[in-house]
Amino acid sequence: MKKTRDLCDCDVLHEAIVKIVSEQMPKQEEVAKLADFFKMFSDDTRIRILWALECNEMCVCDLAVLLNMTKSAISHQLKSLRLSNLVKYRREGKTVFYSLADDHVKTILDQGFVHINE
Amino acid sequence: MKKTRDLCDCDVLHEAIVKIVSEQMPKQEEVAKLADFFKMFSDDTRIRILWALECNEMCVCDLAVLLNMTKSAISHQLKSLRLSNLVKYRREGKTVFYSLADDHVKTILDQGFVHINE
DNA sequence: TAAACAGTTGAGCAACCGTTCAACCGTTTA
DNA sequence: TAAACGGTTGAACGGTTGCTCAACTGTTTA
Repeated sequence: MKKTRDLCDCDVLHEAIVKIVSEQMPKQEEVAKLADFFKMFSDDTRIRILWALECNEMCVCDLAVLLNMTKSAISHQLKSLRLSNLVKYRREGKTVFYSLADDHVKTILDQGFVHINE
Repeated sequence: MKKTRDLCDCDVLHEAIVKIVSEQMPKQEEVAKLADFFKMFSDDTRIRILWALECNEMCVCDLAVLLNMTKSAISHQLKSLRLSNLVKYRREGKTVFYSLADDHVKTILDQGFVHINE
C-alpha cells in the first residue's frame, strides 16, 4: 500500500493547522464506511423505501405499487439496504416483509430535513 | 408531467397499508432535495473535507496538502459543497478560506458514526 | 507592469450506479 | 405435480460523477 507519487500540486500555507487537523482525521477505512453508509441515503428510490418502511413493514409488491416501479428495481435496492444493515426481512409464505433494522434511519432523515428547510 | 404508462409489474397485496403509507410520503421534490443533500456525504473526499473544516477553517492549498490531492480536485468538491450550502468562504489576499456553513454537518457525521460502529 | 501565486473553470475520460430484461428460486395452490 | 405467484439475480445499457489537464481569473509582489 505504498504511494508511488505525491498527488498534491502545491505547498502548505499554514503548516501548524494542517498538522493539528491531520492528527484529528479519522482513518481512511472509517471514512470509506461512512461514505458507503450515506450513499444509501443519496438516491430518491432508497429514501422513499426507507420513508415507507418507517411507516410500516411492507412487502416487495406493495413497495413496487407505492413507488410505481418494477419488483426487480425495488428488490435490487432492498438488497443494497440489507447489505448496509438498514433493513431486515422476514418471509411469510410467498411474501417477504421488509422493515427498518434500527431507528437511526429516522434520526438521519430528520436531520436532513432540518438542513434543507432553512 | 403526465405519466405515460404504469411501471409497476404486480398487484397490490395489502391495499390498506399502501393507502396509509402513500398519504404519509413526502413530495417527490422534497425527496430529491434530501437525496442531493446526502449525496454530499457519500464521497470520501467530501467527508474528509467536511471533517477537516470542522476542526478549522482552511484554505484550498492546505486541504490539498492534507488530503494529498490537487488543488483542482479540491476546488471542484468545494464548489459542490458551496452549492449545497454546506461550506462558506472568505477571501484574504490571494488565499480563500473555507469553513462550515452551519453545525448540522457535525450532527449528521456523528449519527453516521453511531450507525457504523455497531 | 510583468511574474508569481492561490484558486477556479470546462472539457474529457474512466469508473460507478440505477434501471431493465430475462431467467431463475421458493412457496403455495389447483 | 405442474402452474401460479412473490421475489431474487446477473448481465447489459445509459446516465452520472470524480478526477485530470490545461487554460483561465484575481491578487500580490518584484
